[in-house]
Amino acid sequence: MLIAPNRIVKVHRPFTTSLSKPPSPQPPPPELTTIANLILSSEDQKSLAQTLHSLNQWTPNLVHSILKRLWNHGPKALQFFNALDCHPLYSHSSTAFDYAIDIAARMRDYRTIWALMHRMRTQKLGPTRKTFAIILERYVSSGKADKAVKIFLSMHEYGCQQNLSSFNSFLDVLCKSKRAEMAYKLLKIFRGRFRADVISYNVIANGFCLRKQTPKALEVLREMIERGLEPTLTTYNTLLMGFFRAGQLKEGWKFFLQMKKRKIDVDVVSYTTIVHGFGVVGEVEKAKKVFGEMVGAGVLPSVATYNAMIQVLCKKDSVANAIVIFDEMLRKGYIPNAVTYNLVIRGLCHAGKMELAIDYMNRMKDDCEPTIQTFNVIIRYYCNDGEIEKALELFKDMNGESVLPNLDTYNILISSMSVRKKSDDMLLAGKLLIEMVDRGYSPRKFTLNRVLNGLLVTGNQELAKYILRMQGKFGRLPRQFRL
DNA sequence: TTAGGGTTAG
Repeated sequence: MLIAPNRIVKVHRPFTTSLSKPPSPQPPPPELTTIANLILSSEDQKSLAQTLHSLNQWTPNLVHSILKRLWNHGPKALQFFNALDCHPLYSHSSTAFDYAIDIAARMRDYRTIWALMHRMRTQKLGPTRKTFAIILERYVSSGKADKAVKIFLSMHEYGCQQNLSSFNSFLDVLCKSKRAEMAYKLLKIFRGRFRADVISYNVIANGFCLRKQTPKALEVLREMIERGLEPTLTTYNTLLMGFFRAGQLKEGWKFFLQMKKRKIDVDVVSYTTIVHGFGVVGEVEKAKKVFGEMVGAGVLPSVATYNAMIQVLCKKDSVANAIVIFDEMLRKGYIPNAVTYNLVIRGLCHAGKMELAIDYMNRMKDDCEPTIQTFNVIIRYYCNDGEIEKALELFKDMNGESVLPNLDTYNILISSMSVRKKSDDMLLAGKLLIEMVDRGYSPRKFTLNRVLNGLLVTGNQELAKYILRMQGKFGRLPRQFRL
């Protein structure tokens, strides 16, 4: 049986008072979906440009929303951007350029990135520090950290002067991509030039904590003190997280007690860190105890604290108890966010309660838009349960939603379509593969291999050949399929 | 978009 949205019974939440609930998020303006679908269905650049030019109500905000909506369809997003670039009345904002550059960078289309940067410059819109933050992040996350350093150091040649914040945000990008050592070296070289501050050091300490290198993080802490910089609450919370992350629960707890003893005003972030830290390693009772004690200590939990507790219960206790906490937060007037719903939905899927998970996805729409993770979780569990039809139905429904499928969505579906080695399944897997390439995603070698093999085994030589001919779109093919 | 807490399977 297929899931039809109108068959789903909506569960009403208990005890929600209208007093505590702000108005529901505004649904997107109808023209946004209409225009986005118009763009998605347009055949060629020329007719798209004509259609868009005939509309005159372009505002920067509408353009930003459409670029966001087309986020997971990079080629269409860029087509749209280019078609509007020669509009007689509208001209792109600096932010629209940043979006376009981010989209091109995500597709690793380096030529387009630099062409857009050049156009920004001729139109005197930048590139700005934000533009550089975007491309530096993309270079680092695609493994080109050395190139990123060169770009950072040459920013001024593009008319954009580096400052302390751009330096700090670059260090942060390196640290978040597990390049703490490299960031620390850069800090040592350039701390004089940029006047490194407490944020610079906090970023590096966090980088080592992410790599579970608490001794290095403590070394950074010592160094900042030696240099006359006063650690902040963020510094301590960073180290606290570092201990728990590295599995040093005793040290973490001792550190927390030290913080209190030294009259540091521990805050909701400190408590959330501990609740999560104890919980995810299975110390559910300790997590609950801290969660219960914080109010008495004068610190109110936030939505993030509830999320930590809900995650812990889903993972190490039961989804039923997680829902008790979920209901408690509603009763107290908190508005769950997408993270909250995704946690509960994942927990329900994991417990095999798929229908209830769908109910929660529908309830979610009162508070926030479902995210790509919402769809991917449900699609994944449907696939795992062998309910491929239901997964495909939800995948189809995504066309009318706020978010388009991403690389994960395609990987999940294609790999489960390839399990049975049935001809119809393989044809669909092949079509999905072509669609994902059209949308700017490069399939992994493994996925490509699997689909091509499956097509050949099931006698679908024609589609296999077609896919082989697309190779230019996503680079080198595995050896056995090379033409 | 200058730092700290909450989503992700294998």
